[in-house]
Amino acid sequence: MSTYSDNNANRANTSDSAKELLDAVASEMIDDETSHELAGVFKVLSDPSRVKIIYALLQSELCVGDISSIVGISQSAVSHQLRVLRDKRLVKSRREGQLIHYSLDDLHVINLLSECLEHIQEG
Amino acid sequence: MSTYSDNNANRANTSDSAKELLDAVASEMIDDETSHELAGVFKVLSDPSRVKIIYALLQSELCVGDISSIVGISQSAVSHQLRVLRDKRLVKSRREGQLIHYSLDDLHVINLLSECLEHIQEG
DNA sequence: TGAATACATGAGCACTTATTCAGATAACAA
DNA sequence: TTGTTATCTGAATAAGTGCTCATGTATTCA
Repeated sequence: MSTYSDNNANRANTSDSAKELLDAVASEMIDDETSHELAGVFKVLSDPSRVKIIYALLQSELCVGDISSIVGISQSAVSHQLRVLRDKRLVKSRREGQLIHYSLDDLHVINLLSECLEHIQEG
Repeated sequence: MSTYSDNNANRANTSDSAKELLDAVASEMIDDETSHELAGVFKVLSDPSRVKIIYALLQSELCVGDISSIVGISQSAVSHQLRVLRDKRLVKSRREGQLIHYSLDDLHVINLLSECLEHIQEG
């Protein structure tokens, strides 16, 4: 992929004020790492099954079998998704005999979910 | 895929209180449509290029060429992503001669972005 | 020990997606 | 008109994703 300075050559609006605007916006731009991290957080929330899992755990600590029955996907699928959520430190687990109880480990996600829920409910 | 009631059969914890908890959580559960809509919004934000585009437009209305140079991806790639954002009503366009200026059309997204940014910056 | 239960995991597959490439469309300028 | 610039679009492709299926692991109980 071409670099920023390369692309800067084939710009559209060539007036001086427009160049200044371009430079101003570019100087405030987030870097690759930040945009990747931001996208990464949103990606975890971009699947209906994971949204349901998080929404369920928002109400109570739950074991895998319960999550499976509540969310309506197979136990294996739940396990796979829980691993994704665990890797991203969104949920934590606690063993109790044969059962492994999962709960939310990141309360920021709650804000994101509720904010998005408001957005949707407004239409 | 099996239904909720099907899955309810192979539950783990069989005590009465646990069943009540399960029913309680299940009754508060979001439906398929809502979880899909929530995931859909997050999915739009789950790509670094789109995050950068939105972040750039957050500072100023911009034409496609400028977005391309600022974000650092090809003009064609920008066009494709802008269509995604247009379809989801996150950005709007305004033609001015040969240039097409894009700007944010959904201010809720700003809250989601800043909330997520706070989350990341805390570490 | 052996069976049953709860959960995790790897392979495979269908499906999605972000990009590139080539070409089309639209506005403008000569 | 012809050529140039800005943007869009469809096809192709490589990479990613969510699920199922089969199997493995860990704990409990008889």
